[in-house]
Amino acid sequence: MDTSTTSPINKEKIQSISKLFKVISDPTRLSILFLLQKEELSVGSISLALDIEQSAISHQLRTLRESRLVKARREGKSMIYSLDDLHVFSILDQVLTHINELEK
Amino acid sequence: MDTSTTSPINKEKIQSISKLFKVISDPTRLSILFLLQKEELSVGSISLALDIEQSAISHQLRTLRESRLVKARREGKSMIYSLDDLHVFSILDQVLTHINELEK
DNA sequence: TAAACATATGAATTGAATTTCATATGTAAA
DNA sequence: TTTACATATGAAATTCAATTCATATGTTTA
Repeated sequence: MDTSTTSPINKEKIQSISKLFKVISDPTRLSILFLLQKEELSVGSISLALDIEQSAISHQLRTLRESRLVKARREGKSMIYSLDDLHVFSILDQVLTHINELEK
Repeated sequence: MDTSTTSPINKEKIQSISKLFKVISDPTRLSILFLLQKEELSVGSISLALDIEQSAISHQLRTLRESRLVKARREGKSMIYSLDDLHVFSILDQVLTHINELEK
């Protein structure tokens, strides 16, 4: 239990953690992740659902892909995105719990 | 189980999550949190330990205080900072696990 | 194979967050 | 009660990330 936080934290670990949190701290990227939790979606559908420009979505999807949080496959003219990392949601789940407690 | 993420996510929730992640995504703030996990420390000691300017540390401590992640008390000329939210570490712990798994 | 559609991408723009610098505030000691 | 010490703070400078804009790339259909 608690093996990770008791071991000394070095700079590389800090950087990795920081990197992951940065990725999931942007509202647009978070929204995309929550959308994809329900179903896989094309870039256009995401853009439409969130009312954010196609280009902005595409840029953010790239970031999410590079962090291996989502993956893509082509389907005709469209690119279909889906979650590639379900573990993130156990983290998001904890954060939601955390936030709910703060709000009490 | 999984009560939070299955319920629909609204914009305010996204904002709250985003906000918390932003706070704990900065390397300096993360380092401070990990330092304080071991022991409470004065501003000067933190500055020394991390080799970051006193003023920068002070600014970041303010951010952490405003998010109620740390608290402070005066002791003579010094301000002693300590963790105010242990829940964050269960999140950090999960992220470390997550990162370790990605590295495999 | 030209036109239409969907997505990706590079560069410019905009906006926000972090650090630095100078200095103010608060406490203790000489 | 002046000086030294510890921290906080506002503003400027710097750095970094997100969005927009224009256009390129890739795929399908007429």
